[in-house]
Amino acid sequence: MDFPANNLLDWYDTQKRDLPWRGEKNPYYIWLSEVILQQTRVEQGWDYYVNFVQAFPTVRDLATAPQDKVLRLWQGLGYYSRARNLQSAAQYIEAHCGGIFPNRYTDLLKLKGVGNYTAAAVASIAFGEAVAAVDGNVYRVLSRFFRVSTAIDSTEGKKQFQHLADKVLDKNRAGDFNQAMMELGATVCLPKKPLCTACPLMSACQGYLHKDFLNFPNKTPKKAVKNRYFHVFVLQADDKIAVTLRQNKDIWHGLYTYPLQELDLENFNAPKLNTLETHGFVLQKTETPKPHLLTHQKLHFVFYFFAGEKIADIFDNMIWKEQKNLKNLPFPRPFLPFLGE
DNA sequence: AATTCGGGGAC
DNA sequence: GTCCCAGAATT
Repeated sequence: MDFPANNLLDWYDTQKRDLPWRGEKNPYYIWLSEVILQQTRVEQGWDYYVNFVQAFPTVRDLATAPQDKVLRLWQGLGYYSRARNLQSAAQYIEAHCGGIFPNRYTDLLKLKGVGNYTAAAVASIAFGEAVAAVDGNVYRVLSRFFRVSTAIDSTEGKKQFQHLADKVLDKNRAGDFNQAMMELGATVCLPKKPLCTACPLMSACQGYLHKDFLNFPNKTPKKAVKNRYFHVFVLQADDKIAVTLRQNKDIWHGLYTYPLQELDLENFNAPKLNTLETHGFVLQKTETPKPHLLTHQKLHFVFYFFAGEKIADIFDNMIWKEQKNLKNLPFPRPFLPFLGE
């Protein structure tokens, strides 16, 4: 399987969009455009690029500007650490590179906010270095063309697609080739409705020939958020509080929590507490607090408070700890203040 | 390996 | 609502 790089470049030469940074060779301007366009659509970044070039015509202008002026120009674009890293890198170039923009991939990588993609883009477009710039567009084009199923957000996938992109790269026109791949992904090889009949790679695209291009690219499946429901018992005897040690293979493993019982949704909303009530202790039920969000779990709680000297007698397997030693309970912080009551 | 950082457009 | 965008830094 060989990649028709010439078809792609011919298409790019005649069909490429006219963008503010097209044909630009100044590495500073290329870098500026690439950082602005990180996770950002061309239409959204367009005016920001124009404004930045006008406000800071040179690296030194950017390096010496007051930070709030930089951030103000960035306002509304999002990912604001990009703006801070941008100026930090400009100051680094002034202080440690004699004001000369780094001209190799490995040196560009040293700049804050410049990762694999941006270093490759600047090195290839401004200096003609033969390194493939792999962004979201390139993942899509390559995975469809070669029908590569490896997840693009996995460590293996990133390595594999970088190798593949470097292999198909036209080393005589590295900058144009990288831009052509991205241009194709942005205007033809679209995520939902690719315009295959207008694609210069159509006749050799494996995804098109197998009619399964929409199965690519592949991503690691993201786990669904699971709802879990707990009754939480705050048992207080004298100045001691009952806790239990969490077992492994679940949240808070190895940590102490209040005794709690996990229920399904139905029982969570209609609790049965006959056993506890017959012992004559006063039960105080809180309102259901706001759910606590973990990475892939949403935890719902109802808290019950008991107090009484003999309460320790009716519970087994509890560890009683001094109340003052319970500052590090692995519970949602908003609930901890109840401990002091 | 998983998470965070953002605003916006397409569907 | 979901997905994606010319990704990188942090944990």
